[in-house]
Amino acid sequence: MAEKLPPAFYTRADVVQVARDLIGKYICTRIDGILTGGRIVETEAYSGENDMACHANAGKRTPRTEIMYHEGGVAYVYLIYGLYALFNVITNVAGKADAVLIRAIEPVDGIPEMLLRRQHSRLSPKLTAGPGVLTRALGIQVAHYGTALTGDLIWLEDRQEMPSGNQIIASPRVGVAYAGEDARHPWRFRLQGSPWTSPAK
DNA sequence: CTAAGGATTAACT
DNA sequence: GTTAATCCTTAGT
Repeated sequence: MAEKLPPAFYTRADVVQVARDLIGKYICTRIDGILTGGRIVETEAYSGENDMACHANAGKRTPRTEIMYHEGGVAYVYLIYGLYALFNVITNVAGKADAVLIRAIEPVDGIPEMLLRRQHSRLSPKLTAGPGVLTRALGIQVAHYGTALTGDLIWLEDRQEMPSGNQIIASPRVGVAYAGEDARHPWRFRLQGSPWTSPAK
């Protein structure tokens, strides 16, 4: 039932399509030997060098963005505001700096461990709704920068149980007002009606 | 070498 | 609804 997404899923040229396809897929980690995971309900696409909101815009190549030029199927994890690790999936072929940011998941596997990591006592959307908190629940850290998503530490799965009747909503991305024209692209995708999406409006 | 600022969150009022 | 926390990356000197 549950199959890891193959390399060909990530190497496709249309990052916006990949971001849309990731809604309803599962992200899992086995960190410290403990399986945790959930269903992806919110993503954003960042489209390489021509996207002002992308870290690698205008071909910017730095130690941090270097992994974005890798062939699709590896993790780009970076720290924001000195506090939170944000997890991105690198897509497209080598040399194209496309990425999909995972913004929210619905907790499914290893919920007790995720509650522990987040210091929550009860299951609620706050556990994994938001790009900086879902990584904490899953145990993803900046040290996982560059991890191959075909391995056994962090991976994505298709459980072929995308709920029918749920639509995917496209809207402008969050927190990228500085990106000018590019801020208007409807490259944020959410599962309609899901209580597990991020609080950002 | 130094300084400014960020793809956010949690704890407030 | 508002605001402080917090530190790495980047760009400029």
